Amino acid sequence: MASKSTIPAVKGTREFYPEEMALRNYLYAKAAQASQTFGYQEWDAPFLETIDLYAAKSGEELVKEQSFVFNDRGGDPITLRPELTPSLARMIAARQGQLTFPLRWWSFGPFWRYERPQKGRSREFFQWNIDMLGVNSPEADAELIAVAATFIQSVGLTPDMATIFVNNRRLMDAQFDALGVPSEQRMTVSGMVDRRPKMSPEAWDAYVLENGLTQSQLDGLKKVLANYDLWQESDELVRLFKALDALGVREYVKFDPNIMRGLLYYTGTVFEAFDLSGSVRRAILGGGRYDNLLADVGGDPLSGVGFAMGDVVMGIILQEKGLIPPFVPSPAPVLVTVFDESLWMNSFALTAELRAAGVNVLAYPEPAKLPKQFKFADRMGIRVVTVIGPDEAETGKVTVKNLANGTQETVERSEVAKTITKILESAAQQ
RNA sequence: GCGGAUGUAGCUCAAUGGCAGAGCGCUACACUGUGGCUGUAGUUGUUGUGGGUUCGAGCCCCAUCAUCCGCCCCA
Repeated sequence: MASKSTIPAVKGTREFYPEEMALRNYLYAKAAQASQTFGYQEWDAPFLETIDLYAAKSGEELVKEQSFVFNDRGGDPITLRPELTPSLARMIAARQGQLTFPLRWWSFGPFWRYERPQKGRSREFFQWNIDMLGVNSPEADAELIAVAATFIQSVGLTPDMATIFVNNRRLMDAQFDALGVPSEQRMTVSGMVDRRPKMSPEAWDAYVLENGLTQSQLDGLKKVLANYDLWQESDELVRLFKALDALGVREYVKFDPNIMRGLLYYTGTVFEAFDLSGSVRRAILGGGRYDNLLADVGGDPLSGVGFAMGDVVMGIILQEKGLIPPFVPSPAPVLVTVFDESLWMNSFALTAELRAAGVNVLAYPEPAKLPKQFKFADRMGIRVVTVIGPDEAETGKVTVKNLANGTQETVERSEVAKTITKILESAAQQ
């Protein structure tokens, strides 16, 4: 067996055969489109960073347990980037005085996390990151949510398939305060909320009580988490939803007091999008407002809002819903056949003429039986096949066949490009 | 790091401890200048790897590797 002698790919890495590459490029194109219609600039950071960049800011777990770390030839520890935000912070800080704020940046690239691969999660993944920096307002938060909604809509997901759930850290902190939860316990309680959907109600109650909350705090917490009108008590969220209305994406967004996002650095609005109907319960994107982005890299205080979306979960969801555009193997819609050895160069010359006329075209690379060449064309998703046999060569003509409907005609060589273009245009309209 | 499952043809999967199979695919022909559709014929194996038990192992046992599903974690 071939696999016996094959060196396997590194665990958790991704191999993009043309079909998967098409999906990745599709997601990239849709992310670019959503970003750019809102005026965001594309940027990127190194894939390799020193471990120090992450040590200060990120959770311990992320660096110590979930990053690829190795020594370079000089013995210095290097990390394959597990996230983008620290790199963003450094790059902003380095040119804080020169950049034009408010700054809107987006990026799409590979990240690595040393985790156990399972459904919706691999060790190597692509992530779309987008941030607005230098503005601190619910309206700015709304814009980022609108970008996310625009993307979700552009890939064909309707509001009943995918929804963005919103909450606010300050609102929840106020609720926790009212329940008498000390500020140093907030993270613990947030963790409890995050875990709640994975446990039975009874088990969760017991778990909460075991971890330091009183019965009355538990009761109060459950009341808060069940109150979907709570946003009306938050001036920020009232303004946020008003802005979402104006931006035309309100139907994709819902307030949900159960959205916490366990991250240390979110300080205001937080949001997370979920697929409501599929098999993946993982968040498809998530983000929020953060302050002090530059605190650890020595810049002046800077507030921002942003989110990240991974390609793996998104790909699964689109696949399950049949929303992935059909894969066409050949980027060239035209095949020029090679009838026999004597007419080989005649066909090659035709490909050059067609390319000069702006048509993507591939030649069969050697003489072969026509059935074989047509079969190849069919499998590659090719729409038009040309034949130059002895008859055509004699009269200076070319036979052009439309594979979609099986019709063909023989035209003057000077007319070939025009004939093909017409076929391709009529197919594109359907 | 912890728990569970699965590895058999290119793919999807069968096979009481007793001759390793089917469908799809692939190749050829029908159709020597035309793909898809149809028919006929043909083709496909170190049963993940290494050991053990047995007269005999795809099947039972041990180890190992890989994949999948959970837990943990999710920046």
